[in-house]
Amino acid sequence: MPADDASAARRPTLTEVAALAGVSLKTASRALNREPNVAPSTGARVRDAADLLGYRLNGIARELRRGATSALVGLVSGDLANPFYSAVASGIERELRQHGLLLITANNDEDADLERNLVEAFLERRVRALLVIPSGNDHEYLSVEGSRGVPFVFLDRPPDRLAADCVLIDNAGGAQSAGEHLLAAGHRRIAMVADLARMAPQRGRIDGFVRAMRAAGNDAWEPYLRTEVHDVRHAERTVKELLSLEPAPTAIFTTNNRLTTGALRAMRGLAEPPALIGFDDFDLADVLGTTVVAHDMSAMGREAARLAQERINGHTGPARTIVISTSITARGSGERPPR
Amino acid sequence: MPADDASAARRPTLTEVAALAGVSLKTASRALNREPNVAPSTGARVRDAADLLGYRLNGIARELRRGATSALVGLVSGDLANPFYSAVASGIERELRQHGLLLITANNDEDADLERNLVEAFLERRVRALLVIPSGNDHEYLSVEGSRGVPFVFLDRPPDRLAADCVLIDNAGGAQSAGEHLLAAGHRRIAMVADLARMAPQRGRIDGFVRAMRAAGNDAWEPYLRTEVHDVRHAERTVKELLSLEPAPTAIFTTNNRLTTGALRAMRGLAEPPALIGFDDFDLADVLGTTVVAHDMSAMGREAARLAQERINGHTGPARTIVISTSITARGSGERPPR
DNA sequence: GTGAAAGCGCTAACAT
DNA sequence: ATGTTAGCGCTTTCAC
Repeated sequence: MPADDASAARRPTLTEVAALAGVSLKTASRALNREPNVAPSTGARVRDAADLLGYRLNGIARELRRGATSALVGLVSGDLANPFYSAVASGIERELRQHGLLLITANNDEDADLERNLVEAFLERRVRALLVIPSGNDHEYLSVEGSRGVPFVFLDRPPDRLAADCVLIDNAGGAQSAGEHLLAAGHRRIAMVADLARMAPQRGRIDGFVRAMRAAGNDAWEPYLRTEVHDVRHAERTVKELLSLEPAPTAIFTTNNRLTTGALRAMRGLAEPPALIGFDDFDLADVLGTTVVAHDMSAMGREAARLAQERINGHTGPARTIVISTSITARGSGERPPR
Repeated sequence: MPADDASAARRPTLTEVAALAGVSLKTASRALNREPNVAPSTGARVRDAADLLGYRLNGIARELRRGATSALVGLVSGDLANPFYSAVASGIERELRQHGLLLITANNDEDADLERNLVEAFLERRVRALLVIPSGNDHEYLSVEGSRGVPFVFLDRPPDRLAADCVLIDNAGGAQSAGEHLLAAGHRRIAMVADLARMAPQRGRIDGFVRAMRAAGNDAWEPYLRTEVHDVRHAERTVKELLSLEPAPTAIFTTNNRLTTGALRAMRGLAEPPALIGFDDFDLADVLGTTVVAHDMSAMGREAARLAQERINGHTGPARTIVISTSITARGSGERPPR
């Protein structure tokens, strides 16, 4: 660190800049903000003084004066190490940055209480909008906020007991397509490995899949339904167990990226692997030849940011829901016939 | 949105809470902050009033009064959609949250000017510390800040013309191991596909690899060196081109996760693929059987956050450098013999 | 145990 | 074109 002791203590304020430039506080403010009605020579003198002192605007003071609302947008989500969340976050950040807004992120660790604390912390910081990929189930505590002008947008899961904008994936539709895709390839004994059924997206995916089976008059899937599978290891074990059944399922549908990873691990090295379709696309799925229910995660973030943006700009009106469509990306694993 | 028009406009302030509770401003402040010297009954009355009004502390005002420094730590990095950056960000956030700090993230789009703008924006917001995974090469503009008490930590790439804490990967060591690993399997014609050579981590990886080759007296790699390969598509093309040479290389070393992805795409479906080692571990590398130079990205974030934390707590002293070690994770692709 | 006054650094409103 | 005054919402003296 350079030893610049003299200035180490405190940052210079606008008052000091003004004093050095020999002008009033307000003139200094005008000059640095490039407002009109400042003589060019005065402006230059002020800016020189600012540079000399190493002055930097105090955004906190500005924001307080301008109405105590920041240029920050909060995102509370699951762990960014999960590519689903990070892809969404990336889409959000990119959109916000276009509008001069910054993104604060916090991980709820899939804990409803922590989620609530983080939301409170963001609100204290006077975020302009709050984006939530919820973990908790009750969001009524947010209802006062919505009415106080902090817009919320929910992603991936609709808010509970609260009307608010949200961006969802067509979970039921995507899962139904997956089911139909496997049926069309001739499968009947189709296993579904799902995460916690209490989570809305999982519910939708389960329902969609079941709908496809019912419509085809197929009930051979029923012994192979597994829910409450929440991590990769558990998914791997579950798929191994499914494949050791007699008769074994000839196809597997996994309802999110973690579970698909587990299934791929379980199936590694199998001479005659079952067919597989996973919900959520992922890196290298093309190399692995894994058929997936794909959807645009980055667009999801972008749309959510856009909704927030519009509310920030004063848009009123009823809560809106945007549904991100899905499509089957066939890469081989979902097209394997029953053996 | 619930139609709660009356309160939609403005948030209640502490003054209003105090008025409703029939106490002075200061007493209200004490009560809500749970400071000593407040009669229990008074405290309860104030808190009731706060609940009734839907009061929420204005963190901006508090921060201004307390010294204009926020509870925010900034991270400027590449796109969070890249698992390397998101893993690091996740490690940082987790560590900061333990200490009541929040993470603001912004993507520099690998553009030095944008990076500088984002850094400025963060500093205006009075972040407590600034973490940078640099894209630009000149960081001298930050030197005034360092001396003004905003700690910086650089990740992955050392700062240029500036002494600051940083957390680096043992790039040269990891790449050298990769080279030795391939040599030990009997390879001589080893291709290296590298990213922009001007970036320090790439330089280190290139140097480490070359050192391994020199030490073994092997120069058969030289025709197969490719640098300035910056994205997946380019990597895929480059590897295809390498494999069509006569004689073709029998092994490939890719110097980051993007390039490894490209190589895997290029090698997809090959009956006799060359050996492959990639720098950076990745999801599903186990399923694909890809040997990698692994390192703990989450630990990298954690260490960086820790360094920042210590500086925030007043630690002074010379700039420190932490080096994250690497290790070869053998999964098959790097152990294939030359054909 | 409680309150009055001052002020953090800036910008808005109103002079001049 | 420039300056003066007030005040954002809170915490910090210092007094009672």
